[in-house]
Amino acid sequence: MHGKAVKYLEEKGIKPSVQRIAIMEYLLSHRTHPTVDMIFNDLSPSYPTLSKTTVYNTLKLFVENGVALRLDVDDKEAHYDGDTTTQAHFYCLGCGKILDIYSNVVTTDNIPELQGLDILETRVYFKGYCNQCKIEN
Amino acid sequence: MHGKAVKYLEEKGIKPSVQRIAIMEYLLSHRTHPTVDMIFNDLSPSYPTLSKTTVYNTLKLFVENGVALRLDVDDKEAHYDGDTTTQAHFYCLGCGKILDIYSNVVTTDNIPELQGLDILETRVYFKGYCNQCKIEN
DNA sequence: AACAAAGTTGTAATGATTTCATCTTTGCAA
DNA sequence: TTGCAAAGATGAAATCATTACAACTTTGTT
Repeated sequence: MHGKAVKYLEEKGIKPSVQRIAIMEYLLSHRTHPTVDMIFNDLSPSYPTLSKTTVYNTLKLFVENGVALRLDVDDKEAHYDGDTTTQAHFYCLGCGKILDIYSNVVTTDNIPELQGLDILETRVYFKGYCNQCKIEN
Repeated sequence: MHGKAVKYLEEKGIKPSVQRIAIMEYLLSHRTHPTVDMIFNDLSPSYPTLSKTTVYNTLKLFVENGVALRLDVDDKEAHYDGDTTTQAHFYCLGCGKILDIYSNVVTTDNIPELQGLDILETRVYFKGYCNQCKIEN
């Protein structure tokens, strides 16, 4: 059932504890770009001893080891994405929904100001209103 | 001396108070993408009664009225940019320096996932090491 | 000069995130 | 298998950027 998460973690050199498997499995199956609170609240019933600190620790570990992305598109709290290949995201100012943009949007090659710099990460955030919310705004 | 800031604020319908002029002038003359603390600390000597709350209030007003950008590239605190035309920024993971990328990096036209959405803002963040810091890392 | 509206101030509250000391689990050696 | 050390998890407390709010000051108008 959660073999995919275990394998995924082990590939990246992360020891798969019960909690780490649960959180990784959650990220892989929920493509909602959840916050720490969402993850904690959703997993709490199944893992009654889970601590919110563990969720923070685990997500930090995931981000450092490249198995999750931390999105800073919402200025209140961080959102997390289990898909590390996505470069760009859309954030709806109405409902807070985040959409993955799978198209490759930016290449650093053609940008003169970046020449010589050591670019490790490229992140693109689009903000606006989604199809549901744009009618109301 | 600060005629430029006054004119700039008035054009955008912002009443130019002493504090607003000082903060706008600071943003226009310091292209360092300062935080609230930097602005407050630098202006305090000249404006002893200035409150940090006023800096927060004023920057929020500036962002809402389109005379400043709020950059969320540093996950600790927000940085502000008096140049609202810049779409992309580079953040150095070593020294925290932020560079403006003046090139137009992204156009929403060619991206299928964005069709139909109401895009109000596009922000691009590059993270890595600048020329000074990349030697040490 | 008087007054209302707008702007500013400082303190207190909020809330996400981190710190840290303690407890639990895991893996290995005797 | 038992014991022990290292790694991981927990929860309470601290941190710190940001916001809320009520009181004070400035500005513009009659």
